[in-house]
Amino acid sequence: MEPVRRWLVREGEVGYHHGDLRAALILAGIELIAEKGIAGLSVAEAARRTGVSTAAPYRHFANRNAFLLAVATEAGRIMGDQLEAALEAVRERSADPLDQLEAIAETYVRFMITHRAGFDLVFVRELQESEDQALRDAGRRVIDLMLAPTIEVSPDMLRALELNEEIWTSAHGYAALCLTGLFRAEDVLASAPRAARRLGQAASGRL
Amino acid sequence: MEPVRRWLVREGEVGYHHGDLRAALILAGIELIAEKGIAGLSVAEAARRTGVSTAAPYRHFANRNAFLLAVATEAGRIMGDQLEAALEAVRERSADPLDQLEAIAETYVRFMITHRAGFDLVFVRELQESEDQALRDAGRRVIDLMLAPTIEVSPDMLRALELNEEIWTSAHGYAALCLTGLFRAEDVLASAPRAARRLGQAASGRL
DNA sequence: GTCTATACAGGGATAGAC
DNA sequence: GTCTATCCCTGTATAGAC
Repeated sequence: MEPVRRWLVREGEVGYHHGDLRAALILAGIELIAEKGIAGLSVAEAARRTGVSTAAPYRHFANRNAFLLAVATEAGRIMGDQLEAALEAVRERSADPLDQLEAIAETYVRFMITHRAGFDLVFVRELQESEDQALRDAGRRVIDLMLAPTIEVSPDMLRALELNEEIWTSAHGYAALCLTGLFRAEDVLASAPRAARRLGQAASGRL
Repeated sequence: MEPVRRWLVREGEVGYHHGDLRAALILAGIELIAEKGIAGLSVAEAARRTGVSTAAPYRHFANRNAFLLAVATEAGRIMGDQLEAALEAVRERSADPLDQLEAIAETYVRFMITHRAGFDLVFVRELQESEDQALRDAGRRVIDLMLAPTIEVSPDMLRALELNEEIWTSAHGYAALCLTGLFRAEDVLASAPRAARRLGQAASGRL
């Protein structure tokens, strides 16, 4: 299994394809979404950026939806990796679960600003009935990672689930409104963690 | 100034146009967004639904962006009306500002679920430099309506502004993730107001 | 597996007739 | 102001050559 390498396609242009077009296309798809949003994902454009013809992707994906599925799955894995890393880092310097809530919010907002997508990609509407196991697993892992610190904050499981949703939705809202231009990225990266901490405090009874 | 009336276009189809094509197109545009989201707004499709040719709209709007601007402005006005009505209704039965926060969240979430858009339409990215006064006014009014109860909750103006953002973003997040299929509408209509109340309590020092 | 070529659909936008 | 007709672009998807 050789790694994906960049190679020269034409003067000044760079493609990714080196024996694993499928993976290269998925990377291009993630970049595409980061630039134009989920609706802007296009099989043809991903092919162009990878340096192959617009027909080539259809050897690897049955249609646009299958491509979207693969991109969403990869995005979910990346999100999981980043959350895991952030949680690990914060646990090294603090035992306070509220610090973990902050880290989750910050990591999620940063992911969404970087990729112009978040849960809305991992749980895309178009794929809701797809029953794809890899995507389900990636989504599940993200949920579980986020849930752990909220259980520490609130021993009551039902309340912990509520807190978890409060934090997701808050972070998602900050990031989404930042993407529409209502907030600046630097502001949101401070506000969202603060809101997460406050929600955690409210759930723990501490103020 | 005659009101917009529906009229028969073809067997089983209905258009809106009666001397005010502009207004009729805007209504069609709002419906279109409610069905397909902001990216799905199409001048041609709005024309078709209004029962006119695809060229007709261009007598009233210079291009798609100008059309989007008009639709966003109208959506902002409707949102303002609904918030105003909801706040008025809740003030009749309660003096507690936390009840107003709940009402705001519920009204906003209901608006977004109904119209598949909210702040992301009123403050659309594509229109951020448009400097259009009518749109700015509509957006401003919505912000002001939402801000009033938060000032009651927190006398500290800076804290009130923070609370305001916390509530917008929370409600927006719940609604947005509901639209992607992660939550059910009925759940979100309960969770978002609850989160708004908790954020208000945290800001007021009450728990 | 990847190419070229092609069919087909849709939207944005304009020209010129009425 | 609205029509018909048209152009151009972009995307999805397939057929058949290599």
